[in-house]
Amino acid sequence: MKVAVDIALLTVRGGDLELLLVRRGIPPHKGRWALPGGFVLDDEDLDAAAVRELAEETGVAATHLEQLRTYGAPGRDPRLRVVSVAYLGMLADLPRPAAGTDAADARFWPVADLASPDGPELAFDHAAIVADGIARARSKLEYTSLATSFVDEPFTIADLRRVYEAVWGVPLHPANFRRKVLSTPGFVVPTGDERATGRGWAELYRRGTGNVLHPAMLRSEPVESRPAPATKRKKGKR
Amino acid sequence: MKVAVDIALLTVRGGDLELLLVRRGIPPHKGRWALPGGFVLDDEDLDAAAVRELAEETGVAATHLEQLRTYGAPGRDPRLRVVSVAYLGMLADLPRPAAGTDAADARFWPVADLASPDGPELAFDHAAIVADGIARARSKLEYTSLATSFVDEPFTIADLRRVYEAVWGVPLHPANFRRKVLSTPGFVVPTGDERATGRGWAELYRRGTGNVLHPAMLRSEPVESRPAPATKRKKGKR
DNA sequence: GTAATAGTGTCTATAAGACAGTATCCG
DNA sequence: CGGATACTGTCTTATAGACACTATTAC
Repeated sequence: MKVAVDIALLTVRGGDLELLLVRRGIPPHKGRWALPGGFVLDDEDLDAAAVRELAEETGVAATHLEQLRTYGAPGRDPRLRVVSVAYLGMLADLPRPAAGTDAADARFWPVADLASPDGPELAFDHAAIVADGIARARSKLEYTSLATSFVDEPFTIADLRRVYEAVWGVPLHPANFRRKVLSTPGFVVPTGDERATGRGWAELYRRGTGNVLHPAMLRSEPVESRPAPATKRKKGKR
Repeated sequence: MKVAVDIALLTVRGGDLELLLVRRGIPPHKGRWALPGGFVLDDEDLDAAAVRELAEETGVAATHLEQLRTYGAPGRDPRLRVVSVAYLGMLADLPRPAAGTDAADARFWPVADLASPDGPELAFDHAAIVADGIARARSKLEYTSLATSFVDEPFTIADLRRVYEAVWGVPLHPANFRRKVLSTPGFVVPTGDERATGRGWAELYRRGTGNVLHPAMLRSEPVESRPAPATKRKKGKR
């Protein structure tokens, strides 16, 4: 029974949530797209293995990797029994990844394309891992300051809002988002500088010290159905 | 490299949060208390291994087991490299566990005793697993209906409140708790029956269909420090 | 009777959603 | 100029926390 790590690395580029995939250069599933990953060395910690495999296969230096879940169904790898510890990573937009030793190619895919027929066909059970990872990322945006991991410092409130909009896939109200972020202690800290943003000047911020948001950032649409929202909308959304 | 499962099973008894531990009957750490668990069989799913090991070592039939985290630091087991997938379980108060094949003894320990000097000394890195499991349980009470897994059906609102109070270790306001639970769709469903509770009659409920609570059940004390609550208390607490 | 619990109703402070409005820049 | 963005202020609504009150039962 062998132990492996797989890394689902997400980034936000051009308003879309994207996932880092490598094309497998060796069997099984040669030529298919898969999460970067590989076997854990005998005297290597799991976290270290994730960092090493990600760097080896894509050249990406991870900053925020966290354990997602462990996948160990018999038969998930046709060669032998492999139990894989999946990691979830978040990065700001970064330079083009370089294909490494075991990967014939490496690139980011918009997660919206993964479900489409012309999207990549994922190897092993990686589609399930990706789905769990995206769900985790969406959930963690609500109650942690994880979103700041997706942007380079310093950033504007609008930069941060675009992260939420890309990951959640919904438009957010700029004014209310701003008020919410600035009223949440420890989320962001102002730098005092400003940046020209095309139209006007926007204040710049850095990541705050807090990891847990209180109260949580709410998704406009509740996850579960509410009985009767009773929100009167006089007009449609802008 | 071998793969194992460990199970942190929590229950609420007598107003206290308790954890199921077994006394190890074989080396290493023979005689110490540890989480029930063991090696995964070659053709066995991880979830199935957790259920099997828990039943074998303690006689407890698990109903709600979920993956907690995977622990794989080199040297965590002195014999050989073991990567252990930890599971978290929640059960209503249940009959006394029976010691099984590999465990000399099995019993519940109040989690408050685990930190005290006269508490059990845990084997391997199980203290860290237990800490992570308790933190996860406390967190999941906030935004899921997990608390209903700790009580037998049918239950009263006060039964459910005592679960929160035991797991969080804080007293909750009975009237506000009741209003919150009943106004959260899918949390509990009334049976129409009542039960004598020593003082008066209390309405009975069953688990609802919802898994996610919207909005979340809030811990009275925010996890992170707030800047200045600015709540004017005209008088002291009653 | 007192003490404790179940349950209802109400007041207040807070926060979210909606939206108006100003300032600034690009073209 | 129009259009887009940054930012402020305000109104409405929903809800959490606090608390008063009634009803019932054990002692």
